[in-house]
Amino acid sequence: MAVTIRDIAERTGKSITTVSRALAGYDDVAPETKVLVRQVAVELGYEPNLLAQRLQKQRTDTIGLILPTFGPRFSDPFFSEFLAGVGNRAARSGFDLLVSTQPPGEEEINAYRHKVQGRQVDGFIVVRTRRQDARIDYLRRAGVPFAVFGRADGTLDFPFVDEDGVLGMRLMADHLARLGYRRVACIAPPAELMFAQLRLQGLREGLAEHGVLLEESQIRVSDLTQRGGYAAAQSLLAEARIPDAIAACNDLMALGAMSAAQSRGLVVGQDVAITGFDDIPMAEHSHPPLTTLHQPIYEIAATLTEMLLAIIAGKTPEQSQVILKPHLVIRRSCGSAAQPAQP
Amino acid sequence: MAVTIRDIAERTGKSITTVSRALAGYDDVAPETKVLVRQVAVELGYEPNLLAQRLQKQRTDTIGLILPTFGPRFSDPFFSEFLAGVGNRAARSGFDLLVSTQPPGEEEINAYRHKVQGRQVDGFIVVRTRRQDARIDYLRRAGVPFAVFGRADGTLDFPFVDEDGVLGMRLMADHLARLGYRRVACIAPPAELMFAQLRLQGLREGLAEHGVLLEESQIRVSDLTQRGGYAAAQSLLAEARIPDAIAACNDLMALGAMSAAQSRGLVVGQDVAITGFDDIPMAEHSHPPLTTLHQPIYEIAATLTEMLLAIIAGKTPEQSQVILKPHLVIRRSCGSAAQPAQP
DNA sequence: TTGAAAGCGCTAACAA
DNA sequence: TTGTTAGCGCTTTCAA
Repeated sequence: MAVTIRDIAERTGKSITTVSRALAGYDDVAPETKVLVRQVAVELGYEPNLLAQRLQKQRTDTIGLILPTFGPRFSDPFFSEFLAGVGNRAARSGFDLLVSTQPPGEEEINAYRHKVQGRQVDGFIVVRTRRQDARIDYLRRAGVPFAVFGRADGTLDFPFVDEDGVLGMRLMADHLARLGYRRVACIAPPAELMFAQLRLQGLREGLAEHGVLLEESQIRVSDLTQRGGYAAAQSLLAEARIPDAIAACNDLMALGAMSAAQSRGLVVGQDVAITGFDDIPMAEHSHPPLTTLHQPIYEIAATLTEMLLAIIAGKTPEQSQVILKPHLVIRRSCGSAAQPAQP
Repeated sequence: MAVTIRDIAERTGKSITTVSRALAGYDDVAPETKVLVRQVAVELGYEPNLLAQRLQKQRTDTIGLILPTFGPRFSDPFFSEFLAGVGNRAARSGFDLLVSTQPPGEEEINAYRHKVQGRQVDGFIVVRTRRQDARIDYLRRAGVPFAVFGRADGTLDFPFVDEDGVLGMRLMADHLARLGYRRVACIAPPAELMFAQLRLQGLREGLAEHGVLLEESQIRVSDLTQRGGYAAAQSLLAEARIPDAIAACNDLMALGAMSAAQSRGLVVGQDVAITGFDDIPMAEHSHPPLTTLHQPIYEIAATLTEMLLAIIAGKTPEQSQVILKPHLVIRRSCGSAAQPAQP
């Protein structure tokens, strides 16, 4: 069976305490003992039983990430990159990453509770915030360390990283308006998502500065997927007067919208401009390439993890409330780079 | 602090043994005791300490998934869907999912070793097999339960699910050849990946049946990303005589290849056919939509997890070596649905 | 039907 | 510098 500290103790003729301390690197152990113990440990192929270690230390060295998924299946390039960012940063500090998926709702909070009370994690990374976010309320109340990607309504007394969605969409609106687009539509995420709120506001304000009104009738709510973006765009394009630009609130929906426009025989970037938000790898390789706002997902994930790790360690994170400025990536789907603007 | 079994014992006046058994549902506990204990447990908000439970039971109720990533960052829709499949199926049986990312190599096996010896997981799901797969060798030798997505060279004495890559690419080759394509190129994954081998073989054989030779000079090896597919296609299309069809071995590379063709002013499906493999959601919404081979990733992941769970439980899985037949999804990138074939 | 006691593998006060 | 001892929170013989 597995090698334990006790085996090393027997083999070296020392006590398990001494072995434990030698392995942990305490300096109240004779150097030669330390060497001996370590050598035997290697010989025997010893690996500490983390379960036992954690039970004793009352820490789990694990961080939790519960992905809010709408359907049972999901395929979001955003999350895979985010995951890598969290996982790699965590691993660098010897932390494990416990991942699960759970649709928003009652069960979701139970999943958090369960992991907290079952002492499976030391803290959480929370993603895709809702305006009223029960996860944040719960974690705050329970005193569990956590760091959040996104903000929420109410008091911002928790550590977070967020992109400046208002600014981002203002930049986009400005760009679109300068190109001459006047009849602008929007494919927005469900209103309960915090970033829906912010991005929509940014778009509205940005257009307003150019005297352009974002009409309510030109807003379609969709579920962040290509399929959803496709349906939303179809609905927009089935109207008598179609928009001359569609600003989608994420890339996946924008890509779906492009597909819808093309299925109707429209040339994207010429008959209709379409823009996204996120700059996923696909944005660069779509046809035409997608004008969008870049977010450094991997870095955001790593930063959040670093914050969380600091909090778990009882330290104050160097930075605990970060708002990043997304930058505009102009490609061809808005018609600017290749063709002259549509008046 | 956290509520323990001891608190319940004190509150009910019973011993911790009795409480433990009442909670576990043993039937050598008086019904009224059972009721009382459970009621108090709920009142106090008791949740078992999984660490303690697991240490005692010598099981972790956790399965491990180490994603082989090439760069530090990765964004693969394939993995996010796979992850959801594993996570959901695992959760349904009360299992946790421990995820990490690790580029193939020395460190990778250490990561496996570490999790096994540290008793962090009861078994692994292994993805994206290599022809000589050190992970499989290790797990087999160590006697750790595991289930694999993909096959490997050598003895297939382990449980796996795989798609029939040979058949898949034969179908594709057949389709392409029937459409009249004769100068077919291929964007292949690194040769050490098992599926590269199989898919390439399928393409070669399928074309051969129509008397078409897949020339070595028409094969480009790439890294499974859009960017890689883009570069590979650029190289293919920079030749004096360009291929009339490019079969990429996955969708991401196919999408990158489409982008490359389009950047050179070629019309995909007309000037050049491009096909993929996987049928990721994006395949349906690209422009033109991508002809590809469908794989039910989510179901594969769930099936694999089920197998693994059975093995961990000491049972024999109902099915332990599954080879699925991918089916051809004909869209427009090969020029068949919309335009007449190119002679 | 219940409880005392041992122990899962480890750490850490405390004493020697 | 080392060892004894007492847990971390739980399950499970074994005896009552």
